Amino acid sequence: MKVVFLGTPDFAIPSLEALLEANFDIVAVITQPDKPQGRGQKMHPCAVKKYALSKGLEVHSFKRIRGKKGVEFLKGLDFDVMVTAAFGQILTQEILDIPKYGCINVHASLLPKYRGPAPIQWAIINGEKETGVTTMLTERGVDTGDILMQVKTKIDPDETAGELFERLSYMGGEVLVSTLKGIKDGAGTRTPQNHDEATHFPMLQKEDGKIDFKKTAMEIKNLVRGVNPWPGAYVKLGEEVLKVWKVEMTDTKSVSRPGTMACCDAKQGMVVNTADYQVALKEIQFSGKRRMEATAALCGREMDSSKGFE
RNA sequence: CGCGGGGUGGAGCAGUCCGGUAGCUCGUUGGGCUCAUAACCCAAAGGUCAGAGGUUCAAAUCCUCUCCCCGCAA
Repeated sequence: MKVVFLGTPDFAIPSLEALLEANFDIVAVITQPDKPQGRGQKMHPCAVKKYALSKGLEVHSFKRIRGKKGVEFLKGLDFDVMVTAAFGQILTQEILDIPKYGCINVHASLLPKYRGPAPIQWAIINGEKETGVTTMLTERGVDTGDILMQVKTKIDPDETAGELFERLSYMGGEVLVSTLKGIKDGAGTRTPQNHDEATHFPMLQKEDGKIDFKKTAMEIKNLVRGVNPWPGAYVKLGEEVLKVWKVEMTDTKSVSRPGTMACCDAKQGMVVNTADYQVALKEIQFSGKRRMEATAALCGREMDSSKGFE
């Protein structure tokens, strides 16, 4: 089967890798264009582009694949099926009609739940116990197409978005290969989504990482897990931004206003009052510093524990 | 040339502006106190001050270059 692969970030790499290992014929890989990023603002190719080039694949980037250039390029290719995994651009019907078997999308949630660009993070933020990977037939709506295959997995109570991200990316590769094999053999099934049960969540913004201590300890813990590693949870201490990488719930009831510190020293670390139980900030990061245990961070720092977080 | 912070015993920091005995909190080890302790008291060990060159009687500190880490921004 001749495949055109569209994907951009890390998440898509295991899918591409799985296709290669299963001996699918990758006719072309399409990614988002290079962008200036990182310290120094140098131009960097996206993760998929780097990987694909290292495998000697043909890579093309289009600012708008649905533009004239992109469409003509696709029409000029000889291929059977198009695969997208976290590509980052929306396809038009004109494009979807090009491949014989249509376009297959790998999505990291149990559709119709968690449609949108950040399903993994939001599932954790919302405290879901399980999630999964879905392959679907792409149609014009975002994440609304018929479901081809779906695999579930449990979310560990301490798992971060980054960790789950990695697990699901590999699951995605496996499911994708199975799905394509099913299509090839004519054995695949397709099930329309129940749109009444659909939920949709937006892209994460920087501000989504701000901890609101007026929430419960559990909600705060889920947020910290869900935005790790990006955009990262943070609190404000006066003007200073303090990133928070790991928190633990305690079984001590909050005794004071949410956001105030119950203690803050090198022995006990940093414990903060919330709406219900106190949470311990275990791993934190001051601006310009690296992330470290809260107890270590407090060794060399005089902190006024009467000051609270916003 | 995007903006900025940083590298000092095992950990986290002060000291650098204004050169002159290596300092603080925590940890570690030994001892003491205690019914007992992760608590308290006493003591000890542990540092090529990121690296190279330069200035100087003398450099963690001043000058030059290199390496590494991180925040913002994306």
